[in-house]
Amino acid sequence: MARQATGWAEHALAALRAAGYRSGGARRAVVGGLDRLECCVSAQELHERLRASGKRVGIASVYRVLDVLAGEALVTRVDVGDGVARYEAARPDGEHHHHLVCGDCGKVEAFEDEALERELARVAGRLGYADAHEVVLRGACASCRPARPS
Amino acid sequence: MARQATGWAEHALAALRAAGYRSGGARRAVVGGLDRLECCVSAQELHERLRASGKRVGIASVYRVLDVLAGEALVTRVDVGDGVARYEAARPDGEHHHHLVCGDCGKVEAFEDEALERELARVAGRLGYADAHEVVLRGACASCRPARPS
DNA sequence: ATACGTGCAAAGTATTTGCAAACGG
DNA sequence: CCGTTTGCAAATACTTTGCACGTAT
Repeated sequence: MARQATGWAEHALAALRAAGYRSGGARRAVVGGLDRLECCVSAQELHERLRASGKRVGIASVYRVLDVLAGEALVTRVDVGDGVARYEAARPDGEHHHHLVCGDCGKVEAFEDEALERELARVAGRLGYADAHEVVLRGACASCRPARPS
Repeated sequence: MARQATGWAEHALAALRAAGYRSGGARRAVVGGLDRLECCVSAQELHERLRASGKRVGIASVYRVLDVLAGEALVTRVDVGDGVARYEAARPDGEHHHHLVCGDCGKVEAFEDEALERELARVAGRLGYADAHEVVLRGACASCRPARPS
């Protein structure tokens, strides 16, 4: 429940520096923008938010920074099946969630389930694919559910 | 283990006809192509395969047919995070699998796990998102594993 | 015969890359 | 100062759409 507000940005910038990257304005802006978000955003959405906040960041830099962050495992790439890549901060603490996608309105929500995590860890171990995992559940969100009887 | 070879194509074509669709050459080619595959393919890959088989199918038709099939839930759209949509036949029997993606070479493999399915069903029920689910495990595949110690 | 299906080419998006200028260490 | 980072614009990749023609029913 306790979500630390500002820890990740510092962590990410420090990790980038440790990996030999320099810290320019775009990098700081992207990391800061991600840190402020609860769940995943697309590169374009993030770009719009940054411009709206007054940051003069190029869309290409957003893509490049996200790519670097993904390479360092500082962000998680989330693909919910609509053809756009989304990213979210990979917070160092145990916080780990998956996504619910509404088939009607496309809304993306997050959920956590400890037992599911255990099961995934078991399967990953069994198969030797231990790096990461991603689960997407599809259905109708609370808003769309009543209006979807047929 | 027993994978019926030809059941799905007939089933899919019948379902399309029942839904009021006609049966043109491209549709038959795409359905036949999917039926011959074990796991997911992208629209482009499928198109190449069809051309290689001598079928003169337009890429647009492959996309259109896949869209119709997805709309009728006759294929499953699989998104492994590389930005290309992949599709695979949704076989009517209980056969249901998920995907392993190699972070090095990008290879996609399939796996099944009954206990994981039970867990997913439980979580889906708990959250009310019962339509479908998709799991992607990431790691290094058998070929890339030994060569990835650093 | 008539509307749906198809192929081609053009258009539309999301993402990547080339390059010169700005900037961090 | 030198090499990385950045912004812009052009290029690329995948997917969708417009339109005339073919074809199933």
